[in-house]
Amino acid sequence: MPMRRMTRQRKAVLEVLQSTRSHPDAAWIYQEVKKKVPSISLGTVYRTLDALVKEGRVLALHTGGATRYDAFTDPHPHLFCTSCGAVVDLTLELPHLLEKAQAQNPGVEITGVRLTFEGLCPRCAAQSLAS
Amino acid sequence: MPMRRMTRQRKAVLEVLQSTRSHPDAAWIYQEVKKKVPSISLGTVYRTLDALVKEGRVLALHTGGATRYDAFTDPHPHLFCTSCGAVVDLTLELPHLLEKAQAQNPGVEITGVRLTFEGLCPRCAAQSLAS
DNA sequence: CTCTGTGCAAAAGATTTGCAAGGTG
DNA sequence: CACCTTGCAAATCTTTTGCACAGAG
Repeated sequence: MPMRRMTRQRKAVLEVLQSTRSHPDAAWIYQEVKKKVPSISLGTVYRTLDALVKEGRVLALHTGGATRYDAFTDPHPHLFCTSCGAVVDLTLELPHLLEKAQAQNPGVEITGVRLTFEGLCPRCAAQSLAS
Repeated sequence: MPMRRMTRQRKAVLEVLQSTRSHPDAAWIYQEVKKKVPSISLGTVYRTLDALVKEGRVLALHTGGATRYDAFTDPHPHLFCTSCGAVVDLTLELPHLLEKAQAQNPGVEITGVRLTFEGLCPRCAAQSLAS
């Protein structure tokens, strides 16, 4: 069920998502979008996010808590901070992981990769050094 | 709050988890464990799984639906089947991803890696060829 | 005009938690 | 016997959904 009409709501969700690199969840996006479209409902935010994910314009990150969304879709690794819950982008040349995995696992059909690290984000890492 | 006492419940949960490679969720584990310990409650299953994860004896996999658990903890990639929801183990030599990511991202402190692929599991891939 | 998208509120699903009773070390 | 662990049920949190109305094309 991809969305076919460019509504005010949909444009606002996309803009909010493209304006941040904080990988927000639906509740945060909802609060932000309300500043532009006060009448929007949380249900619409969820429906819009689902549609954007299905269209491939947004990535859904499953962290264990609420799903977080990322409008930057070229493959790049993430770090989930085990201390504060932040999700931060990492830099790493991915050595053709998808192709290698496909070659070494005949029988399956791989369409996407997700590389995720766990640890401490810059802020929490600095704090843990200080203490 | 790691568990300190080896109760009947805890032993049963661990055994069920170690007896399968299907990466089950809490509800499935609950049904299986009830065969051995009929009085166990779902809440206890969750508490036990939490404790096992914190001890590092079990891995929690966040798929978007219910959390799935894996008692095989040496790092290996997973494939999430986008068609049937199965989680299957893949084979792939991980080229020191953690070390490389740590080297290229000073400031963060990386403690774990998670490599996940999306696509079709062997069964669903075969079906899609047939049709 | 038509049919998709929205708002609202209720529902569904997964996981957590308070409390009194039970069982391990 | 102390105190961790359990069972139960209620609570919480996140996400989904039914329905009547609104609005984009």
